[in-house]
Amino acid sequence: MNRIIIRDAGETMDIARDATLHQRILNELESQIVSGAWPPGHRLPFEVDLAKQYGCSRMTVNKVMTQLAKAGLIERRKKSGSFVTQPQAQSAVLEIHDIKTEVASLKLAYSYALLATTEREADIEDRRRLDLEKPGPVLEVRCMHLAAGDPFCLEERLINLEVVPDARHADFSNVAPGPWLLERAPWTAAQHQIQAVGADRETAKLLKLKPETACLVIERRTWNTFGPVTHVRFTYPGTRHRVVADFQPSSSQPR
Amino acid sequence: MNRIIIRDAGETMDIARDATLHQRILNELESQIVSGAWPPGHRLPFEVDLAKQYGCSRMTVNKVMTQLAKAGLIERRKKSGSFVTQPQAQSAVLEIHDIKTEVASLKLAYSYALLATTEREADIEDRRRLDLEKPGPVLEVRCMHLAAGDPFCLEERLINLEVVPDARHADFSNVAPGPWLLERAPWTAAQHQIQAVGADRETAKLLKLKPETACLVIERRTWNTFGPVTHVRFTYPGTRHRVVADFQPSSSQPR
DNA sequence: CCAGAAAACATGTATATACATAATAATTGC
DNA sequence: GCAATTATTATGTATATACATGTTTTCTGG
Repeated sequence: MNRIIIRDAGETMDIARDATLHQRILNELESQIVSGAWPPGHRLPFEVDLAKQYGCSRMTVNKVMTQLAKAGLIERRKKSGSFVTQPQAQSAVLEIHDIKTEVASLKLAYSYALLATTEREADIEDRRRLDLEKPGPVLEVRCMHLAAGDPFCLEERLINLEVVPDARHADFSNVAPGPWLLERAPWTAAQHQIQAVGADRETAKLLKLKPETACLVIERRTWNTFGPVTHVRFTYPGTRHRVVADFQPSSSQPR
Repeated sequence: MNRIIIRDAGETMDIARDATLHQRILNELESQIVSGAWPPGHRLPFEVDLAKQYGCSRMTVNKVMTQLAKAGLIERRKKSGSFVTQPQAQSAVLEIHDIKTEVASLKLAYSYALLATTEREADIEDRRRLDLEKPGPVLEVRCMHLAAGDPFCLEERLINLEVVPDARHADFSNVAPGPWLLERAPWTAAQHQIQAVGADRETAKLLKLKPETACLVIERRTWNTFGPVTHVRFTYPGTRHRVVADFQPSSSQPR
């Protein structure tokens, strides 16, 4: 698991400046994928072509591709070439979200309800949540995810309209903001926070719990190259939910 | 983050059997490190020597070493050689534990108190917790971690005495079982589970909370090559604690 | 004896090359 | 016309080689 998040433009450029060729190729390919310029299923240029493009040998490109494949960003097929993999970064960290899938895996009927959307200038609290340095327009979305008709999870989300202006005119009454954002603004870095809190009156009412019931709160902030994208807080009734993460130290073959 | 845990001996051997030379070297070096045969600080053989030993070129060994370094298992210094890194796998997943360090980072005085140890034959519940297939002797340890004299975290641990027989005679009144185990039985795979629960009467009393207060419960199971090592449940007063995980999708430079 | 230069050393990165392997495309034989 | 064979293509793994880059050790000269 990585720990370093590079957000500062200056630093990013520093890294690019005196990077090795290997790093440079890696960065450029990765950003094509992660930005969505090369969507899932897209075939990357062949190794020999990339080698020609960068003026290096195939071995150098090959090593980069091997690394990308190991990281799960691309899939390689002999004779055919290398392809961007389907499941975007999402879901790799802590294997949750999208919630629809989570509910489906429990073999329950999924439904979704929009509670409210509010557009406003970011206040102090919004800026803290989104990691915004300056004020700017944000969109707040509150919605519920339901399983078999019962409350499953409360979602409270802030979207940075400076990075995702289209969200202003999006219709979240039928599609949840998570999937919507994933299509339009894939993220390159994320930070998760998990805590246990007692449900406040309003949350308890929405989730049909007694006040003070223990809830699992998962918060996620995401960034792309243009800045903070969104901050989301999922509140789950604690007793019914778990976050699971398997782990092997290494180096050894993933997937 | 990896998701595949290899515990089954048969499968492990399958992998070793028709592995490439690269994989074989990787596995063997890794097991030396992870088993503790090469403790932190130990200098690995030089690349040229390993190349000679495996009858391959330095490049092949070099690639393996690069991978180990990227995974954080070794640290490489020019001219000096490559060394096993200090912080064993632990702490890489979700950056918590050891708790002593966690408390120290809050600039609070750390202390530790043993509550009870019990040796018994594993019952159904123990076997579920430890992922044991057959019954066998286990050691249960209950203890508390304190920060500035206040309860910080309750630890409830099961140790598989078949894999760690020495634990039977260990003295946990001054050293916590976590650090003790880490020295003697480093793990190769782990599984984490996080949930929010309301404190039961006993837990509440120990942590000096009102019953039903939301608590963050982190459970971890660990295995080494001989089987399940330990299952531990940490209960933190929820409001004061968070699990944080940063993330970048790739392939890009860690550390 | 010790500071500073030079040599030796181990790793870091990249190249060119070779052959293996798997999948597709083209060719052949009937 | 179609199955079976062969050729082509792209990746997979490994080798030998070269030079760069920091460290440490050794060798100087004062």
